[in-house]
Amino acid sequence: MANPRYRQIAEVLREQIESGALQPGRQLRTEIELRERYGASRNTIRDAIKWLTTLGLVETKPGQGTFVVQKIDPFVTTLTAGPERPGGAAVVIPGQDGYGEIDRSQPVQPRKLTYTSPQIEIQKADRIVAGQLQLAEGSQVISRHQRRYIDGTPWSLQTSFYPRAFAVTGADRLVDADDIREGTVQYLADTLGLRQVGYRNWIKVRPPDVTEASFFGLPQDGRVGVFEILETAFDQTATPMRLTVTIFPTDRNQFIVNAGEVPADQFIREDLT
Amino acid sequence: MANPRYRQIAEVLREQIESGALQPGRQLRTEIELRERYGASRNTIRDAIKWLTTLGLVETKPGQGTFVVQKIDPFVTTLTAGPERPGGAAVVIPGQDGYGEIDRSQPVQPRKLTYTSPQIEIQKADRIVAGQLQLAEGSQVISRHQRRYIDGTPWSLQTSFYPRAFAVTGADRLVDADDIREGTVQYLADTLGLRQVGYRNWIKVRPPDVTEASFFGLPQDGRVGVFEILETAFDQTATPMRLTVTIFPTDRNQFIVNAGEVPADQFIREDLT
DNA sequence: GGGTATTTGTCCGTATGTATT
DNA sequence: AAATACATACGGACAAATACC
Repeated sequence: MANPRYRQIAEVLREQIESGALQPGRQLRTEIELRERYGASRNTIRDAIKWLTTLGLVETKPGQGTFVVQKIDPFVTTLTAGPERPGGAAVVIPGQDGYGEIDRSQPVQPRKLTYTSPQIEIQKADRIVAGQLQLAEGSQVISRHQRRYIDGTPWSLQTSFYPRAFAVTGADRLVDADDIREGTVQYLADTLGLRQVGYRNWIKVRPPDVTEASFFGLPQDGRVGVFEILETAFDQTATPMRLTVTIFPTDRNQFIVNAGEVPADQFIREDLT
Repeated sequence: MANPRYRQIAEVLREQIESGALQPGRQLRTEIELRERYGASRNTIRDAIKWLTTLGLVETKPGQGTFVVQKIDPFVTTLTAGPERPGGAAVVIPGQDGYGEIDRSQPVQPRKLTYTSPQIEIQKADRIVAGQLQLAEGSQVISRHQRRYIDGTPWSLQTSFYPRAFAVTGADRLVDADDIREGTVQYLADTLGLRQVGYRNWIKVRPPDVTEASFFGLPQDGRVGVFEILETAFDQTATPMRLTVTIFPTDRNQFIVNAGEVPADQFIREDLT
């Protein structure tokens, strides 16, 4: 069985999709119809469709049918936007699939960033947090967690960690469940004299956990991964002052990293932080 | 059927794996044994195992059995290492899962980067290449493609594009199927006076195509994605001089991006470019 | 190299449950 | 309430890959 039946059928359907004969959003024939058309059992048809779903080409909806997936207009975030930039993402430009096929005929819609008010916890630092903040494992840290949306659609989950000491030596608003409107970078400079002079981003991709999959509306089967970005910020004494962990789904996010002298990106519209 | 049978069975197995009762690399019971143990049909057992596969917890090998996956010691690449840095990755530090659990008791093994000699083609620029190099679509470009390995295991696929004109105005070694030992950055500076003053990386994640899956040994079902990194390099006149597209599997690669002043990473061992 | 046992992969048919329209 | 479409579950048969003697 060099090429199993279900793969052959999937291949035919794949070509129809990629050739454009089946437009994104369009419904496929039902499993029963496909069974008759290809003379295979319904289970084999289902294997073919299941294969296409793992390839990310179609999605099935109980009671409705099977549909060609819509490509998502991606969010593009610049990770290098000056050392004083607040944690997390800096600039978001409208998607356009990242390949410069910008439609300049009509003005680009600015996107609207919203977020929940921070959820504050005092936690014991686990190995990861402790390692990045150069604290002893088990030290107390302040955790500030937010869910962030762009134009109402879930965009990212962000958690920032600070040494617990910060809140008892002058920066007590870190433990308030309110936004720090001037930005935590500015606030820590004002209260503790900590200037953020640089940061390091550590980028990895992994399958989402249950919370993440449900927040982002990802398929439960872990087919779509998430970026996990650890941003460690350093003060003027080269000591880590903050760790921010941000989660982005890979299916709707891209990142830009600039080094040296790079011409400004024409499409950048708005600083959303 | 709030919680289908196969998910319940998968859940039990998942707990055994994550609790450590089933060590990585260990073999699970055979489908027949599991069928008897859980009183389900073999197909239901198979559904449970398939679920664990999409979660990335186990892998099946025909004729052998089902095994708990081994975590791969990741490669970590720094994307920001000075404007003159040659295309692609700059520095690779040994894995340690990226969370600072470095074992300092024994010296870290330096890793060995090898690569195939470049495969040269003259191509017409597609929309993507033309857009990044600011050429007309269909212009001729030089394509230099390499497969790269670390310690013998497939690490990345890299293709660099240059305007065809470069090879007829002095940089003719660009079309030789030989390494340019001093590096193409240096070579283009020497021959054409083009100084690389900066570059922009565009990072996205997508499912691998067939070529990539087979080169990296990824499962054919697209469960493991690949990073696609477009690096556009600019010369002293802010004109794009090179586009390098590099593909890395997400299951064994992580990236670091530095901005501003960041303390040197203690674990960095070797510049592999 | 060949043969055999073991294990997963493919394919079929059927029945019933659940979600949506 | 009824019809439609996908989801789950069972049981059976044979194929293909691997390991071992």
